Amino acid sequence: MWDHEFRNFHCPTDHTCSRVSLSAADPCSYMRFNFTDSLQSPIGYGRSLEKALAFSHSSSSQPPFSSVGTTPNSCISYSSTQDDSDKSNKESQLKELEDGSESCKKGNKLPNKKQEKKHKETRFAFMTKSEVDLLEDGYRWRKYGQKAVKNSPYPRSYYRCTTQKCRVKKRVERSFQDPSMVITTYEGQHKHPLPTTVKRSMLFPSFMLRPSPPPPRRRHELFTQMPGDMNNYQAAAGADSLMFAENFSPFRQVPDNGLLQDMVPSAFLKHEPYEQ
DNA sequence: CGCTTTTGACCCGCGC
DNA sequence: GCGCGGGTCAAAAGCG
Repeated sequence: MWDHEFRNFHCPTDHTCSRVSLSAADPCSYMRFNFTDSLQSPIGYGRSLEKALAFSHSSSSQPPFSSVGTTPNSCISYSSTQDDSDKSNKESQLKELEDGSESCKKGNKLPNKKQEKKHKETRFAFMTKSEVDLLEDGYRWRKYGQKAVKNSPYPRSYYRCTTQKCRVKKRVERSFQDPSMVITTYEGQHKHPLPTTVKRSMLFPSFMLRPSPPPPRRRHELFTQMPGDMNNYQAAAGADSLMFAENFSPFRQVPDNGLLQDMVPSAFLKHEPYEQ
């Protein structure tokens, strides 16, 4: 039901080493994070699994990096269920990831158009406790579709960034397990500045920064967490859950740098999507 | 009038 | 091949 796109790795014995998030959608791409810096600030992007793993191994720690995809230490994570079939799915997916970097090098034989279509953009998903579905993130979105979600009474809405030539998309749906939670999935990265008409006061988490916040017109509680099975999440979370809720916001706060960084997962502020 | 939203149709990938 | 589900298109309607 929930197709999370990243598998996260970290070294369990060395919390200072970097962590990589590998995209399942695009096996050639990954994001790299400082472990201590959470997922708020990717420190690099890449297009090769070997390179990603090389980065993640840069602290040369043992034992080898382990998947932390189902821990709450990430807003970006793997799927909600952890049954055996799912596990084997993940194993085969990991295999695909490994194969993927190879196939990316080789390139496939699809015609360009199909190739384009097949290539998925980097995705970033998170949950937010909110009364409204569409969170103000500073960008302008146009709705282009809505679909009923299987096994959920809540529809999924599809939005596209209205900026010309920007192909960033956004999916918004309400969790049927917890209807107060809104699941937002961004796909792609903005390569343009925020629309200048956007007022800081309109933007979603800005009230969080004020010393004495007036009640926002639209109330969003900044409570992001791993999408997926909440019980699983909480079980895995243990004492870390609070830290996750507080620190693992996908929104980055850079007070002296204006609007955008307040609002948008930093992954989307990267103007050059991948390092070569 | 221009932009956005709605919504049914269509396309595509995947599993059986 | 067929059915299903997810994602997108595009015409019509709505709105300021």
